[in-house]
Order: sequence, then C-alpha cells, then structure tokens
Amino acid sequence: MPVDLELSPKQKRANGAPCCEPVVYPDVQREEALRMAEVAKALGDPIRLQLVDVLRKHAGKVCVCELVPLFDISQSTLSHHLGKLRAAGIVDSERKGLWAYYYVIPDALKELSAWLS
Amino acid sequence: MPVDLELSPKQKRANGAPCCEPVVYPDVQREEALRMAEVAKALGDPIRLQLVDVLRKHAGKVCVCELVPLFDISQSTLSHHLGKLRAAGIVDSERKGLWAYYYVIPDALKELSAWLS
DNA sequence: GTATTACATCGACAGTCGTGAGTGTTATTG
DNA sequence: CAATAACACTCACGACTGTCGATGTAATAC
Repeated sequence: MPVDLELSPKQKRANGAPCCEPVVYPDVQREEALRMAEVAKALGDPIRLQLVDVLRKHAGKVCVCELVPLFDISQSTLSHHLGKLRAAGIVDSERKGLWAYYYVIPDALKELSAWLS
Repeated sequence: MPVDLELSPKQKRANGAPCCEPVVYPDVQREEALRMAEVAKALGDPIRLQLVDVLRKHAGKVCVCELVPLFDISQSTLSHHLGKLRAAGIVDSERKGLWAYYYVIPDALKELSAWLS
C-alpha cells in the first residue's frame, strides 16, 4: 500500500520558528479547481451519475417520463436532479410539446476527464 | 447548443394508461455508480481537488504542515478534508514521527476516469 | 521530568443536500 | 370549454457539509 518515501530526515522546528515552508504547489489553479469541483460535485450522487450515463448514450432521445421509472425516486426529485446537472453546466434540455428532452453538453466533462487521466 | 433530435412523434397517453415504458437503461449499474459517485463527491470541493492534485505529483514527499499554508483554511479544516479523501478511498497516509505523509492510492481514480473518457 | 511541535478529533455553527407531497404551468385531448 | 398529461417549482423535513476554535494525543527537544 505505501508508496516510495524518500524523505529528508526532518527535525522539529525551533520554538516560535515558522513552520516548514511549502516547497510544492498545486498545478491546478483556484479557478480551474472551482470549475472542476463543481462538475465533480454534480456527479457526486449515484442517481445523477447514472442519469448522465443514460443521457450520454441516448442524447435527446429520452423524455423525462421515461427516466422516472428507471430510478426509485419521485418525479419531483428526478426533476431536481436534472436541475442540478443543468446548473452545473453538464446538461441542457429542450422542450417538445409536453415532453422535455435532456442531453449532455458536449465537452462539459472534458476538463475534469483530462485532469483525472 | 441543442443536439440532433430524431424523435418519433409522441402522443399524449390515454387516460389512466401507464406512462411510456423506458426503452433505455443505464450501462452503469447501481453499485458501480455508488462507488464512482463517492469518489466524485470527495473531489467535489475545490480544496480537496487541489489537495489530490498536489499529492498525485508529490506522493509521500509532502507533510501536512507543508500543505496547510497552501490553502486559506485552518489546520483542523485541512485535516478534515484529508480525512474525507481517505474515507473515500482516494488517499492514505503514513506516520513518520511527528509528521504525516499522504499519498494518492494507485488506481483510486481509475474507474471514474475511465467512465468519464 | 516539562515544554512544544504535528496532527487528529470534538463541539458547535450556519448553510446546503436529497427527498417527497403538494401545487403551478403549459400543452394536448376530447 | 373541461379534463388530463408532462414537467417544474415551492415548501418542509432530517441529514450532512465546510468551517473554526478548543482540546486531545503522541513524539521530539530541552
């Protein structure tokens, strides 16, 4: 489990001395982290993750009424999840008469995906 | 923005008729979705995302006291974030005397990364 | 021994989350 | 017109979140 540790032997710092100066910094800057964390947070619910999975493979071809029976939640809760995904910029929707068709916005997951790999 | 929609013209269902049967199902199963959502949720905070970014590139070489000044949060809050990452199975730590060294568990992000790409 | 460092944990706080029942809005059917 | 479908929105609920200060614990320095 542990990873190779090549540590310079450390010593407790003197009384009142400032703590060890940071020698490394994140490559990912704050704004970038904010954007990616927002996407990750939206994917941080199993139902929303499965919703994105369905929508990615059947973009614009599934109405909300077909999504409801896939999950053991009420229609209003599903609508809430779709709203969260839209607020995160992951999906958008189109109305056709009574029905609403959602689809994953192209490249919405691109930045996070690239960072993860 | 909208995606190509090739929809068979739908009709409102008759009174009392069951709603449209779902024709598609998520490829990602429930347990898989639970695991990936847990990882995504842990990455759903900008500070934790930057923490993982640092740890991925300097595994086992940075003690917690070097991480604290990188972020504008208290030491206890940083410890809390590291605990969350560990609970999600993303990182683990090793104690060396007074210091604690965290590292990203190999392949911890693999499943989510593969699904995203 | 005592003092101090590094880090984790506890307690508390306001804020957000996922959830469902109920309601509202709009479009279609009859 | 009235009735009903599909969907979004409002309200309320308990549960969880990120945050900090304070405290606890273990190791090092003196």
